[in-house]
Amino acid sequence: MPKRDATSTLSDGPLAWYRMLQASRLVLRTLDRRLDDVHRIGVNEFDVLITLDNAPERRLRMTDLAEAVMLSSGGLTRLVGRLEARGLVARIQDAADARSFHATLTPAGAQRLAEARATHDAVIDDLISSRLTARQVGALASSLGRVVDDGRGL
Amino acid sequence: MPKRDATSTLSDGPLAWYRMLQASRLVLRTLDRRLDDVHRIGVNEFDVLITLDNAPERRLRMTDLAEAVMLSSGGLTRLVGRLEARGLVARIQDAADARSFHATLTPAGAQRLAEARATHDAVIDDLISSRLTARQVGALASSLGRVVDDGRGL
DNA sequence: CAAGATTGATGTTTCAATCTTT
DNA sequence: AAAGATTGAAACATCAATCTTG
Repeated sequence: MPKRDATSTLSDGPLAWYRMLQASRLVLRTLDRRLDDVHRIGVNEFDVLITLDNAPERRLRMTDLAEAVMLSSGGLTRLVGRLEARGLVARIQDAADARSFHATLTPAGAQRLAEARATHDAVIDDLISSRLTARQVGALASSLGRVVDDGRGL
Repeated sequence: MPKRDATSTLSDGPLAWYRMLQASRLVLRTLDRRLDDVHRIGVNEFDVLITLDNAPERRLRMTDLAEAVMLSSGGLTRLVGRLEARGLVARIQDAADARSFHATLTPAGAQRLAEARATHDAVIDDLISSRLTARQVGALASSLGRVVDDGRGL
């Protein structure tokens, strides 16, 4: 019986990080497999779709989208390229600044997102919500929000 | 200044997950760059070193190590291969079962880990501990532990 | 045949260099 | 020159197939 926990010598911050790393990898793997199996969509693709859906005008500049989903600009160019090739996203050039492109959901992309969201939420429910109290989930979101917002220079 | 938050239509579980994803990516990126710049070590490599250091006999079977750091077996084979080529880890065959190999830290690996650990902890402190109260950090670790442990153990 | 580990093929992401527009 | 976006090369991880040992 192999011991698989390595928390014995860790304290406070590092321990919380270690668990966060494991938890996020667990959810990420589960989500990725399930979304891909059922909807032929990876987590990063889902992330792009939902970020666009939630964006102010339902569109985002490539650079801003890259920052939002935390991918490199090169990585995002290719990811959007793949989504565009599959007809889920469209790229439109900015009228005022010819250097800039906006990514936006196509009807097919919005449709796909709607389908995938149910699967997504079910996984989250199973892995997170069902294992914590509502209060704990709220505290989790709040604390993590503080980490994210500060880290991004807000 | 573009709006970059997309939490408006999310609720409870999905919101907590969305923030967890962002927070873990933020820390992961920062950690990866810093460890690589200062110590020529990636996060996954650091993860392997510290997992070995914390393991029962300071050694782990390849399969168990793969599970601990949440990599595929193929991925781990190559990661350990790289570490071995750099003299930080050694592979030793199990005496009882010739199929099985144990990864273990070399003195150079232990040394490198000790150096890198300071950098690692400083980043965690800056990104997590310094932004939350001790109580919040504790609650974070506890909740995330529940997610990871699948309900058992804790 | 099953378990442990590795390898081959493939896909995705990153860094750095490049091209265009401001 | 700087900003926005893309591309080539390289690094890394995954799945499936393979090899070896139990």
